[in-house]
Amino acid sequence: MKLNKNYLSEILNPQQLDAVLSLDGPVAVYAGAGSGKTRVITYRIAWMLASGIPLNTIMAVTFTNKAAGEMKERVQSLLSHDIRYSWIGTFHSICLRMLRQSGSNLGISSNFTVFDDEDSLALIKECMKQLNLDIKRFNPKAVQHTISDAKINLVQPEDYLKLAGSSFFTEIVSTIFNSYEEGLKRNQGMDFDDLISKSVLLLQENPKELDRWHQHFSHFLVDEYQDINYAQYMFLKMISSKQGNICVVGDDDQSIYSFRGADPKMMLTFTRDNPSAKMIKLEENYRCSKNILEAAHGVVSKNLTRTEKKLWTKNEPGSLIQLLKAQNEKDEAYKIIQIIKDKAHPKKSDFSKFVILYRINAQSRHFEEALINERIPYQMIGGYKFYQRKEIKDFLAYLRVLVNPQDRVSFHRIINYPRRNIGSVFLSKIDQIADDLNCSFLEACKKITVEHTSTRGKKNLVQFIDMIEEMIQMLSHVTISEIAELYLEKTGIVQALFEEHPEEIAREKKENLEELLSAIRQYERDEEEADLAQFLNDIALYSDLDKFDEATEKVTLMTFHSAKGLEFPIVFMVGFEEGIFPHYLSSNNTDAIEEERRLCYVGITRAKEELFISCANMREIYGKSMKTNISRFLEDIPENLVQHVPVSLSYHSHGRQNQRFQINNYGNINANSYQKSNHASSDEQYIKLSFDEIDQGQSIEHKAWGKGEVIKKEQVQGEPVVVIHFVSVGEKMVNLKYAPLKKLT
DNA sequence: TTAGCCACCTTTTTT
DNA sequence: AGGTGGCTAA
Repeated sequence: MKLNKNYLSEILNPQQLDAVLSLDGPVAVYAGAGSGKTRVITYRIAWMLASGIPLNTIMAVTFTNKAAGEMKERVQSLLSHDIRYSWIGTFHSICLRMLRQSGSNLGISSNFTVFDDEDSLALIKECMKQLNLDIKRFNPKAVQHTISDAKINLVQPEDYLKLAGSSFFTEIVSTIFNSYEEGLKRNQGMDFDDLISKSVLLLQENPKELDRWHQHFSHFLVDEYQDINYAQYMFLKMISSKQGNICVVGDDDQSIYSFRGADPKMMLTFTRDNPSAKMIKLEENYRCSKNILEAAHGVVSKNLTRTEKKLWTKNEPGSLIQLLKAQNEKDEAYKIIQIIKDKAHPKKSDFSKFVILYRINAQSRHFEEALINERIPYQMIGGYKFYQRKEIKDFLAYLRVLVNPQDRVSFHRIINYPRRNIGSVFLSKIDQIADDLNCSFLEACKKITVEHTSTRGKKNLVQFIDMIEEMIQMLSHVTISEIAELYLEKTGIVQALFEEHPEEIAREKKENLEELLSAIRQYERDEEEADLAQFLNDIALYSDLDKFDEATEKVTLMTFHSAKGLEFPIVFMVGFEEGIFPHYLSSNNTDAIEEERRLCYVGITRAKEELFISCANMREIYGKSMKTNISRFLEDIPENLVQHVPVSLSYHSHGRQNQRFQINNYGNINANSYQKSNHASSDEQYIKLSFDEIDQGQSIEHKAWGKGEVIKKEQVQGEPVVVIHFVSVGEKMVNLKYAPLKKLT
């Protein structure tokens, strides 16, 4: 495709055009919601390429892999560049790449392991134990957060106390911080914050490296600039200081990440730092109806700290904002799903136009249940992430130690899983040896098998070591997918799964592991030089949002935070109650309330055509049912824009609640025999039936799947298995040894 | 060494 | 309500 100014001026408005064409010097683009920001960014990159700037010298930074992926895709379709090795990516992935290339200048091995939050917390707990600090008295999560905060502000452990001021808590944090940092070094690990802060350190302490990267990059582009934290700010400042061709795009009204160190005033800071910066405001909204935009403005304009601006649109007023009052959270879910059913096209299943947005992940459950009851397909983003599931992380830990034998956190995770009779006593002996001899955990294991002969787990440990060493050796001459396949079998994880879980759940977990294997195969196909270390680090940065698929015909469920950058024809914002939204932890702090309000603004502006807001009169919070008050944000929406949804059916009048489902985190229906029924009395009637008690054609009821009919019964590997056709989920195999059933007459 | 039980705690958003 | 850690008994 030929890109020229004429063409661009036809498809872009004057401000957008300006933002695309101004390639030299600093530029700040204030891009309101729905103002065509993505378009601008893509065309700007395309224009750079068309102007002869090599792709390799452009750094384009985003916050999510999804945004980066989209950007790459669009650039690729616009101009057929090979974007695979471009520097378009998230802060974390770009820094990861730089550290892998240059980290040796900081004494960082290029095989380091990325520690996600869970790993980092495990290490913090370990440190605290070593320091004899009571985990009950000092919340490890709070410590983690405090340390993260320090890292975000580029504070080194040794300077922490000085800068934070001495207090009881900071003294404690300081010692943990030091030992945590040592732990990371010992493990050759980097947490998320390190990826950024160590990159800054690299540029600050190595003039040669700084020079090298200055030579490398000529143009910079940053998306969602309002969300960057201090470390990221410094990173950009350092790396762009020579060329100065940096364009930042953002919207202070959509700054919703100050809880992880973002500063809503970042956009202003940029213009203050770069007085010569060109300022471009994109204020025409192409996305929302007039009414929706008015409502959004009504909310966000209540904030005191914001740059004054008002979006406008040529779009039609559209329908009014619809307010739905429900009795309780179940009723809320039920009513909303009814509305979706009514609005969905009966023939085409166009469910992808709906999104349900909530403040906290815990709110999703009732919506999932209602959607399952109505057989409506949905995708849920967030909550448990695939790569965070236990079975996945267990196997990943096995893989991680192959690449990085220093990774003690992973070793600790797997050394006694599956069971090898290696308990905490034995384990700390190995740790001790590793510390004393200053060697890797693996070597310490070898030592102990020679020296300590009396321990029961010794034989198992020898096998464990042999397996790992064998795998390490294979690493150099076998493809990683082949290794992974073989390895998974050898570890015995799958076997262990079936021992510790009911069949259905174990099978599901096994499938997850197989999905991981196929992800590895996919990775191998995509990359020229498939490298296990890189794969492991890439997936550490993978987030759940990345799996969001706008093409599938499913209703989407996600938090307000996840929804940023997306748009949907019909949006439901649920749980508009004080305490939920705004969240009660934010409610006594004006800055926090302003952030919640921005979050509300983000939510409203996702909607193109219709917006529903719902609240429940009673809600169960942390175990007990409480009367609620309507969210203050509702009062910020001009009254003439709001219409009440007539109350028709309520959840209770419908008697739908007899079907109970347990939902897994992937939106599938699972067998589950633990789910408590609302009617406790019927609970005891489910019993484990014997093979002889059941005949073909028998009507039965399963706790999770409801009613069904026995199709056939058979012995499978000596197990009593019956095939049942359930009304709700179709045919299922049920092992009578595990599944309690109720005979119906 | 581990399983199992009890008591307690903490409840947001995520790269 | 749910998970987690610590303690006890086998």
